[in-house]
Amino acid sequence: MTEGTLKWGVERRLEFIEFRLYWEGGVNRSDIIERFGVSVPQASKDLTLYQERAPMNARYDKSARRYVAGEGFSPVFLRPDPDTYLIQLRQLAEGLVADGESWLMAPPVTDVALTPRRAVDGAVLREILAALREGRSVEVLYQSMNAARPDPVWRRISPHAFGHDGFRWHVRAWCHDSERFKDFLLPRILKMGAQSVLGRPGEEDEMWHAMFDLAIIPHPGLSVAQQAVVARDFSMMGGRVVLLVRKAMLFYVLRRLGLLEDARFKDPHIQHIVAEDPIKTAEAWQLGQR
Amino acid sequence: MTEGTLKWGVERRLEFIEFRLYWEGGVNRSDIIERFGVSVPQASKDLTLYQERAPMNARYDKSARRYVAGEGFSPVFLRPDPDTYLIQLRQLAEGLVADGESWLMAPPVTDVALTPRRAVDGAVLREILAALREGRSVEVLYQSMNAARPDPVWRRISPHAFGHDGFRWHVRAWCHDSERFKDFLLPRILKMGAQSVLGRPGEEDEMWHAMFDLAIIPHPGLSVAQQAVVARDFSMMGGRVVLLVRKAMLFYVLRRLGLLEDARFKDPHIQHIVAEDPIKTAEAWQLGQR
DNA sequence: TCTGTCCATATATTTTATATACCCATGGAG
DNA sequence: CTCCATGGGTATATAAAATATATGGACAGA
Repeated sequence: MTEGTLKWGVERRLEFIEFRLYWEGGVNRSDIIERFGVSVPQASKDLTLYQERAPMNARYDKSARRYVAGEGFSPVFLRPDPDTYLIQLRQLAEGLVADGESWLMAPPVTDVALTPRRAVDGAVLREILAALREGRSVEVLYQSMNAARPDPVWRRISPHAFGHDGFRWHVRAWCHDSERFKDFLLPRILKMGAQSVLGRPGEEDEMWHAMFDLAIIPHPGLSVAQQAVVARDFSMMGGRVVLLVRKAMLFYVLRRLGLLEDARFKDPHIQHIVAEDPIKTAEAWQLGQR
Repeated sequence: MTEGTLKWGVERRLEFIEFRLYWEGGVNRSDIIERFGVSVPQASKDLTLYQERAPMNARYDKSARRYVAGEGFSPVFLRPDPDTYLIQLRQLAEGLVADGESWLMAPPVTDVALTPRRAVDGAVLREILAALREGRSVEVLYQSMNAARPDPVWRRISPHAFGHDGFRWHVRAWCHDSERFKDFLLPRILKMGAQSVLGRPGEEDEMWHAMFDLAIIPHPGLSVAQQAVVARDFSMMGGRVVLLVRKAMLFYVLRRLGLLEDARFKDPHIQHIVAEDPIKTAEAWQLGQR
C-alpha cells in the first residue's frame, strides 16, 4: 500500500471523523468504536492518521475530553456541501434511516412537512426495474383514476423511465391498451404479471423528450424590494429565470410551483412567482394531459 | 473473530452484493473490485462468503457470466424496502451524489420535478447548528420579505429546531428583535455574526409544540369509485384520515396539499383532496401566520 | 480453434486490526 | 486533597484480512 492511498474501510472512518468534526463540532474515540466496531487501539490510530492527513482540522480539547474542529478547518475527505448533512437529517426525520445507521450523533429537532407514506411494494418495483432494464413489457394490475374503470384492471405496459413529482414516484411507460405513453403511479400498481415483448421504445415518447421553457418572474403584486428577494431565491437573472422542463413533467412542476392556475390572481405573499406567459404555459400542460 | 460477526467493511461489501442482486438483478466480481478497491481474490472470497450466508440468493449464470438473483431471494443484509433504492435514485437524479459513489450500476432514466437549487451556505449551516447545539443565540444577516425591510438586516436569533417544507430548509428560532418565534429560511441567511446568550428556549415555542388535527377527505366532486382510489392513496380509513401536524408547520403542509384555499372550488381531477373542515383549517394557519 | 471474459483458488507475504497490558491528564465527588 | 471515573495513547505479540502472483476452468463469439 503506497503512501497516498487508503483502504476503503479506513477512508470511510476518516471521512466519518471529518464529518463529525465539521458538522457536529467534535468527535470521540468511542464514536468510531461504536460506529465501525473497531478496537480501541485502532480507533486511536485512526485519529492519529486523520491528524496526519488533515493537520489543522482536529485539536484535542483536554477539558472537554474530545476532539474538536480546529480554526482553519478545510475538509479533505468530504465535500463541505450542506446537502451531505441535510440529506441525512431529512432521512432521519422521515424515518427512512435508523438512528444507528446515521452519522449524526445529536441531530437537532426536525420536522418535515408531510413525510410521504411508504406505499410502494418492493416486488412491484423490482419487476418494473427488470422490465425496464431488459427492454420488455409487463402486465400490471393498475388502479386508475379513470371514471370509466372504477376497479383495478390488468394492462400491459412497456416502462422506459421513472419520474418523481416531489412526493410520489411514477413510471413512464407505453400503455399497450390505450396505445399512448403515460405515467403510472407506483403505489397504484397492485400486482405484477407476465413479461412479454416491448411495445414502443422510450425514444418515441415525444412528451418525455420534448422540453418546455418555463419562464417565471416574481409576482408583480410584490414591492420592488420583495421582488428582488424572490429573484434571489430563484436565482433569477434580469428578473426572470427559465426552467427547462420535460413536457411530460410539466404538470408536476407547475403544481409544485403553484402555477396550474394563473398565479397573478393569488395572494403574492403566499404565491411568490408567476409564469411570464400564463397562456402559453397553460396550453403546454393541457396539451400534455390531452 | 467469531463465527457470526463480520468486520464492518466486509459486511458493507456483502450488503452491496445483495443490493445489486436484489435491485439490479445481478452482480459481477469486477463491480466489487471497482467499488471497494479490493483485489481479485478478495472479491471472489466475498462472493463465496455471501453465498454461505445467503444460500438461495445468488446463482452464477455461466451464460450471462454474472451472478444473478436466485428464485427464493430473501434479503439478509438489507431491508427489502423500496426506499433504499428510490432514495439513491433520487439523489442521483438530483445530482446530490456522484455516479461513482452510488450503488446503482445502471440507473433508469429519471426525472425529478423541480430539483432544488443548492443555495445554503455551508458556513451558515455549521454556525446555526453550533448555536442550536450549545443553546446560544447568534446574529444573522437576514434577507426578509417584509416590505418594511427591503435590505438585509442583522438580527439576533436563538435557534431550536429545523423544518423542511418539502422544498427548502428553515430554522425555527426565537427572534430577539421582534420577540417572537419565527421561521428563518436558510438560503436567506447571508452572514453569521457573534454568539451570545440564549433568548428563549424551544420549549416555549407554543406553535411548534401545539399540534393540529388536519382531517382530509377525498374531493366530493369525484365519483364514488375515484374517491375510493384517493382514499387508498392517502391511507384513509372510513373515507377520512387525520394528519397530526405541528401548528408551526401547518402552512407548509397545507401548501403542499393545495389546501390553502378552499379546495372544493378546484378541479377535482387535479386537486384530489379537501379539508374536512375548511373554515377551522383556514383559521388555524392564519392564526399561525398572525 | 482461438481469444477474450468471466470466475475460483492456492501460496507466500504484507497490511490491518485485535487482545492485553500499562500509562497519562482532567475534573468532579467525597 | 485523594480517589476514581472518563477519555485518550501506545507497545507487544498475535490473529485476521487482504494482496500479489500464479494456475486453471467454462463459455461465447469470431
